[in-house]
Amino acid sequence: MIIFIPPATSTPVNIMETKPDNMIRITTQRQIILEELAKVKTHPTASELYDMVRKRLPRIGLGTVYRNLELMAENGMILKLEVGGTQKRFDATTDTHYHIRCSGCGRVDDIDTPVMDDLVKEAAASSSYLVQGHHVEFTGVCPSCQEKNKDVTYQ
Amino acid sequence: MIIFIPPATSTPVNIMETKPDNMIRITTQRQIILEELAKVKTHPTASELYDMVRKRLPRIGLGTVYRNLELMAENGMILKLEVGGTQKRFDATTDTHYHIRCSGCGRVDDIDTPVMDDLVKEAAASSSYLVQGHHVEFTGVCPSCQEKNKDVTYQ
DNA sequence: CGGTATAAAAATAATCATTCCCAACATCTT
DNA sequence: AAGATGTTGGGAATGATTATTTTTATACCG
Ligand SMILES: [Mn+2]
Ligand SMILES: [Mn+2]
Ligand SMILES: [Zn+2]
Ligand SMILES: [Zn+2]
Repeated sequence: MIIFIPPATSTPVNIMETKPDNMIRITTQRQIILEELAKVKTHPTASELYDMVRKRLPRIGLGTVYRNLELMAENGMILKLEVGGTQKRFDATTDTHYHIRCSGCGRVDDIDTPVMDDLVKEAAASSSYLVQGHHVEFTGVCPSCQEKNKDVTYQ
Repeated sequence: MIIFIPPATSTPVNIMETKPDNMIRITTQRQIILEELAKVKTHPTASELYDMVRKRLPRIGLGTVYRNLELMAENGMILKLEVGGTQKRFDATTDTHYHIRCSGCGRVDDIDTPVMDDLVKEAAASSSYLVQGHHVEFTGVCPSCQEKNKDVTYQ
């Protein structure tokens, strides 16, 4: 069973070239990558997702995971989080929301403070950029890392 | 001439072990890396900085640049920006401020909207993390990339 | 349906940023 | 001055990501 979904045209789009036929095919691999990503709230990295997906598709390649995460992010199906740390992370929740990253272990969680959409307008007013979006990243110490380091005082 | 500067104790600090003698030595290399970084507002990457520094210190190694940028960031002398894109960027301005990254060329500029310090309190209230800080990153298209792509419509 | 064109996957190689390692050199301590 | 300690340069190693090539799956058309 193959489903097509229309592209959620994000970033730059040349109006003259917008073909009506650029749809993404939902292959087994894409389906399962998406399902596994949607299952968790942990914002996994590509290789974490690879491990999750391999339990259901043992023969999938890491390159396939990378390629499709990239593709799905371009199509607005998922979010590619370019947060601190060495690896990119992915998020099946595409509504704008903010994140916090643990400075101890790198774990990333959602922060449920209200989104400030008018920040973009403010930024646009104060710069010569064409402002497209924004995101807020908090840093802190996750509960588990606090527990591990009771002797350490954070300031 | 060697100058010592005291460490701007940032992140985790064990009060019991805070030695009074952990100072960073300002070697020629460190001095020049810092000077070159302070000269620009472009938030250069390590290798861009390497190229700048090499004009004054032709024999310096790329590893030295990485090592010292890391060290100076740990000591709060500079900022290590973990923004989107493939490379880390550095900033001699250590006061909290926000940035915008061009989705076309990766360039990073300052955004001069007021810093919202109370965001950290809000985040702390709504999560079990010990919240330490925050930063806001806007994305957009820089003037030069707008010029280059007049035919493209951004939305 | 069968045959061909096209898209995607798997396997593997290549690239890029960053870190690690170590021998040589510099600075500090006494 | 001599030993201890810190720093550098150069190069190798690592880790994440991307590119390339071959194979497999799906679509398209008669
Ligand atoms: Mn999220
Ligand atoms: Mn800045
Ligand atoms: Zn943690
Ligand atoms: Zn640009």
